[in-house]
Amino acid sequence: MPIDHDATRLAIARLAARLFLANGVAATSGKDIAAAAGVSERTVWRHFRTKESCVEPLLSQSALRFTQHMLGWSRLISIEDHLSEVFALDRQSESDIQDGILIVRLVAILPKEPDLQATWLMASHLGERGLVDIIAARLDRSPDDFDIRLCAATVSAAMRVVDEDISLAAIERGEVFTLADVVSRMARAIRAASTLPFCDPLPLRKPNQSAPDPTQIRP
Amino acid sequence: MPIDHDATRLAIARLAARLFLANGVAATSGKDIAAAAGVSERTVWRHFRTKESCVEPLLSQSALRFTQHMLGWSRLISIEDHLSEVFALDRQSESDIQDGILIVRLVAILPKEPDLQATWLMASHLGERGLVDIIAARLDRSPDDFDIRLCAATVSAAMRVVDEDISLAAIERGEVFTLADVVSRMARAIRAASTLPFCDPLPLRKPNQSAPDPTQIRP
DNA sequence: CCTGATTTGGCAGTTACTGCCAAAACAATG
DNA sequence: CATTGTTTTGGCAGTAACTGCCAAATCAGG
Repeated sequence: MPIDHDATRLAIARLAARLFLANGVAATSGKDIAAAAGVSERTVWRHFRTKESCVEPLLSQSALRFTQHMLGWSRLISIEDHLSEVFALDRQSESDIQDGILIVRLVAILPKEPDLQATWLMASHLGERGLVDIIAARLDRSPDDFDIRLCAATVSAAMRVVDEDISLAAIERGEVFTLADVVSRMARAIRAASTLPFCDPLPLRKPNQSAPDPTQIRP
Repeated sequence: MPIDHDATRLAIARLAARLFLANGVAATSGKDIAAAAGVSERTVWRHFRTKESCVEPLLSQSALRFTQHMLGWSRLISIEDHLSEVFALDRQSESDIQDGILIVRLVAILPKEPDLQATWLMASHLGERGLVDIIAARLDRSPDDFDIRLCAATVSAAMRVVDEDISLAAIERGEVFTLADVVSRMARAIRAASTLPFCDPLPLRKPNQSAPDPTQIRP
């Protein structure tokens, strides 16, 4: 049976990421990762199918934390305000910040490490699945609804591109981004990518109360 | 040196797909694929990094054919008209149709074969890279432009979701789609997902001739 | 401390994949 | 056709990735 004790997985992922960054993916063996994490090789393979996927919990973490935060997204607040509030520096733990740096550095080497690309896309895809539920809840529609899944996919893709763009600019060209920069680019991309109007404040409605539905996809 | 004699790769991909569909991914070995394709196991590993990626040329084929066709997309024609014309049944070769069926069946088993998911996402990502150039060319902008890459990513994600949706409906629930259905859903999704107005006829412009630019992302 | 359930390690075994070299296939040239 | 050079392939040995199995360890609750 697949085990996913999240804490262990994340701990291994952090170590694996450091090894990948230091020595490259090819030069890092499963044995190395196991040794660095202080567990047996056997347990590494119990938690991960391939050595590249060892960093997956780390890569999906930003997306998952994002969806976590979005669950508490009040319907009265726009996405810009919510993002600013949630990503405020004083709300980030030290480990969150360290993880963020690791993620950015990993994303920046994707072009040179095509083996990690698949893991990165899988992580993004995981975030997409989480987004489906959030958007569905915010618009009072079913997560099975095609339009909802479409919107989640486009928004998720947009966030991926922003991540890639910012990471490359920061690592390769040494550009510096303030938190406000990042939030603003995120919000802008999400707005541009969203095929349904879920970014702006929505009226609070009781379940049975019907109102003109603004959530039809534009024809 | 990596070899990518496309014809061989595609031939292997077709055989691998049939084996995956018939026996499942886990029960199909590299040796099986090699035997079915009539080549040595060694050459299989020369063309593909993993056994799952053996089907990648097949999966990316629809996207790549799409981009091929889009290169000839006249600026005077809307996307609906172009898609209808390009996907007309009488323009598809027999092998195109067979490949299409294989692809649909593969996509339909993605939920049961998570190992193929990464390959599917990589194929979609390849299509995204192709779309960047097409959209850039159509809007007279650089492929490096962030807005262009964003648009390509959202459109590509939309096409992926449509593919997944149609494939599952067709295989699991036996729904039947006419070509017009598929084209209409594609065009609709692309329009909804596009963050830049590249779907409608654009004025033909000489390179140096400037005109009010409709391609700024909405703020 | 005992007991049952879950997690881990060790190790043998299988499968996926690589390096290396020689054979085969093909292309251009005399 | 013989030639040379180039590219693609196969065979095989070797390594690294990964699985199955069982026993040891860890842990939770009584």
